Amino acid sequence: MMGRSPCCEKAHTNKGAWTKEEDDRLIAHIRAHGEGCWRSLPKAAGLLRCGKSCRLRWINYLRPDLKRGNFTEEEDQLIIKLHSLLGNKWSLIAGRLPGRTDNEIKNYWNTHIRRQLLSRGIDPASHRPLSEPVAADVTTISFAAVVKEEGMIGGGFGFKEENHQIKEERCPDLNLELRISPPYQDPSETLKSEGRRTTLCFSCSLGLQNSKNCSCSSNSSNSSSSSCSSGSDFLGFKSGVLD
DNA sequence: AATGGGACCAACCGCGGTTCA
DNA sequence: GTGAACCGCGGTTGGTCCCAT
Repeated sequence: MMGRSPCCEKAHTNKGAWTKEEDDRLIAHIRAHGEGCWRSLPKAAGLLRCGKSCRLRWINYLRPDLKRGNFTEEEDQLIIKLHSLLGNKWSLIAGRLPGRTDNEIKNYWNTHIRRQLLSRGIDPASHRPLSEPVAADVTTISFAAVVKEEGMIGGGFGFKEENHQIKEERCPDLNLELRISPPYQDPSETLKSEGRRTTLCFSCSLGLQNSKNCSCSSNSSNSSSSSCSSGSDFLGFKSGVLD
């Protein structure tokens, strides 16, 4: 037989708010059998829900490691910082905030932070002052196409290169000025090994090592591995520089 | 007390990438 | 190799609560 069996019988599934009994059943089942296999879970747990709905309920609401309650000031700042780097990549942002879900952060962003930034005169999409005129010499560079191919950083993420001009901080209390650059490398180290220069391709400098757009691999295997491994730490996702 | 509007948030929808038969 | 289903994600919706009038 080709393919798989259907996900669930949509005609016999509940929708809408979860009841206490459904929650209890789901919790009990996952405690006994663990997460995963969402497709077969509803039937096994005696729930008239589709697996997708069960997964969502567990991840966003029932998981025991969830941190409930208000966001702290530190969390606020971290979300703003991560959003300025990642755009609407809520799952990636949630990955840096233990106990918070992507859905929770997304809702919090849309209801609180967005308004907060707007009230401060900051565009929540670009993280730049709303009053800032678009300079004639500004070159807008969009990574949407490249990044979409990688399935990592999607629409809404881009930056403006302003011909290397350094702008004055307009919101000294909130440093949102962002710069993307390859990780620092000691020039002496860089020029070592047969005098070869180690440079990162565009993909690796974005932290997208091993991507099909990676041109490092066209270099020697040594330089490829070294440059890409340093590239993987870009944005501090391994080093924890954002912490 | 009634009601209208805004805020909040849980849940749904649809899509793209991945996995499996 | 192919197509169907799974999985996870971001965007959106709709119900509920709260507050001002």
